[in-house]
Amino acid sequence: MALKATSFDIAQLAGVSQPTVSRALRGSPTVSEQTRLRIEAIAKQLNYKVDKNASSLRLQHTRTLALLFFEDPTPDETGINPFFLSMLGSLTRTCALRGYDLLISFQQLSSNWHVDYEDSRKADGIILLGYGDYEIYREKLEKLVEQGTHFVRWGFAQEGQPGTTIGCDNFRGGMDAARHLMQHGRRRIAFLGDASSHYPEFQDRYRGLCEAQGGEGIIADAALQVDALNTQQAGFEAAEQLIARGVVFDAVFAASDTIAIGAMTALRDHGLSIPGDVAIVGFDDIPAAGMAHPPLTTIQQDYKLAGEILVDSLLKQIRNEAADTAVLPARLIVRQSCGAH
Amino acid sequence: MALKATSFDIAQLAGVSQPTVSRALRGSPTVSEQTRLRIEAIAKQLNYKVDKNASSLRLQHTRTLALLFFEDPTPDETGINPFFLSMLGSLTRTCALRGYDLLISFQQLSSNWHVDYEDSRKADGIILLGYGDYEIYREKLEKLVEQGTHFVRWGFAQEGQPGTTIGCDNFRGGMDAARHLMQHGRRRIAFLGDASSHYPEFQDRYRGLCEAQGGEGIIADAALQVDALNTQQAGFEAAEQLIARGVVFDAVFAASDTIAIGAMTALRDHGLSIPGDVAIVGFDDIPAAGMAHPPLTTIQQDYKLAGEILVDSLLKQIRNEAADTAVLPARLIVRQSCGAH
DNA sequence: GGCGAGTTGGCAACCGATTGCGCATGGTTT
DNA sequence: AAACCATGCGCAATCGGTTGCCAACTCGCC
Repeated sequence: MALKATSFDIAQLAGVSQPTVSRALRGSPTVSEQTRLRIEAIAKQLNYKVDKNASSLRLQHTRTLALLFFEDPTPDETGINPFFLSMLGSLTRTCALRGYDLLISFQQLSSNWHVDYEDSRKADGIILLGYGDYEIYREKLEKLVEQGTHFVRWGFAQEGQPGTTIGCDNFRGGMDAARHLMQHGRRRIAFLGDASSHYPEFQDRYRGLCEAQGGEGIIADAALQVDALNTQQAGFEAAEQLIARGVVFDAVFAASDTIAIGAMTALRDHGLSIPGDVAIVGFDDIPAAGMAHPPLTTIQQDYKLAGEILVDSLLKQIRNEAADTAVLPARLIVRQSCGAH
Repeated sequence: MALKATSFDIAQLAGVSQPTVSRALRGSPTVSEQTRLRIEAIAKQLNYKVDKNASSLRLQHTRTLALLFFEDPTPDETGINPFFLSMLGSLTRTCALRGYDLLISFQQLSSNWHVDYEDSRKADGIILLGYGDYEIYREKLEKLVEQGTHFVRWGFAQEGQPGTTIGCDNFRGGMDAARHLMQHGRRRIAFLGDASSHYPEFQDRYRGLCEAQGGEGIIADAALQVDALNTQQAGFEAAEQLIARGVVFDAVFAASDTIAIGAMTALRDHGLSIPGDVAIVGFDDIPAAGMAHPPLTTIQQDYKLAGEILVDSLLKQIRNEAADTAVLPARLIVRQSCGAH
């Protein structure tokens, strides 16, 4: 392998000094067009690329962002939450558009990721993605702001929270789902998903459901709520548990599409028709939702927009502009599992 | 924000020279344990992290790997191939275990990714992941080896191919699928998936199917093969097209689980029962396969092993050891969609 | 022909960590 | 007491690109 070309090599060939090469390549107006063209030609011929390490060292920024992905409940690799994966696509695309690279890391909540990226100057900022008990990492978040690290978080927004957070309106989404089901005559709506503080997003969705039911004079029945982590398997088991309880229900609002799809399997296994016997609404609008059997009515989170806002918000912070916590709207997507058609 | 601490700050506080700090922190034996301990304590207190840019510049390596992901057929973000996503999880995990970071980039085949990572010294090596017509990027692959770039590719292996490739035994996987279906009495096996050179992996799976059928004296019927890209939508449409052709078939071998799941929806829409009327076998064993309705029998690619081998093979090359092209076994996972139960 | 304004590009410092070389210091050996 | 060695650490160069400052050179105009 030939040694990589440096700006010195180019300088020599072009008969100019090395700094001139640097200036020419970054388009400084103090270099005449003629020499710039000559230098560019030689650079291309030598397959020269600026050494990002040297450049970053001098410039004190790297033009890369770090994405920290963490999911606690499934320590094995059964799979990453499909919604986050969609987000990942949007994130990488937006980064590329803005001229940034993306460094990815999967983490357990327990590890000490909080100091490892911006501090070592591998990234200019950090994007935090993952469900999880807020209290567990509140301390780390606080340390991040204390150190002046630039970061944004995807998740539920909460008063007095350290840093800036972008999230979707889970509460309203939950309300919309419930209202839709009630409009189609369902009165006994079960909720599948962890309603404890472990998944604050799920909790908000559940609160939305309860609120909407309250508006119709229905009091939420605790027997209709079953905890479930965010996997198909958990959805399957939660539905089985719900059936085993022997409670009457004519609809299921699942905290996520993943849970919904798992639950549908269980419901059918028990001879319940969808949406005939049980109407179902999910949350997220993951790609599989539209192809489920029947196609799943769901609350859509706009991951495309979310990815853009996350990146842009982080970039703002890096430029030392203020970046506000924002709540994105959630949108009801009516398909067939809810019985509206 | 406080300025980041440098090794000079530590040196001053510890009353030693800056190089001594560097030596102490990387465990050089020429520093006495006593001073090392003192330096480490101060470093921790100052929240000091080695500047990776400076370090990489000096060391001429970055301890990060770049993952180049490319999928041509779906330029929109309908979603990344789930199998690759599983792989992504395995890849990041393995990288973390080996002490490497992972830089991710999604690319169109058309872009000139081939020079942008190792040359700019942002990564020590490149992992190429993606289906795609081999000929399109053969030229780029050749340029990579010519430049001495370290890289591994996931995909089908082929004679005289530039660089090292890790892939799964698609041909044998196809044979296994076909044999299993035939053992359960199916004679008219349709194939859903592009059999042209655009997806060489799919082509191999199809060849395996034909070979196995030939062993039983069955001649492959071209009317039983329908092209499909690797999406659920494509699988859905391919199945519809197959039905529209009016040919007789009692089984479907889908080139991927994604296609299989889409096809199942279409088959059911037409009143065909699975596996009663039509048995189905997929390929990949993506997470959704086990939760499909009915659970999908499929050929499993061991993404966990694949990720490890890809990373380790790349790391070998980086250490200037020889890394061989390897073919991983594929394994039949029997569930219910094939009618074996 | 001389002077000022405007270009063009070189010099040297710098980003922060790493490492070969060599100098002290203190203790051991004959 | 002289010679010797090991230990512990500092000096200075280096990785490659960036940029403030200043020098040289060009051109036009009086």
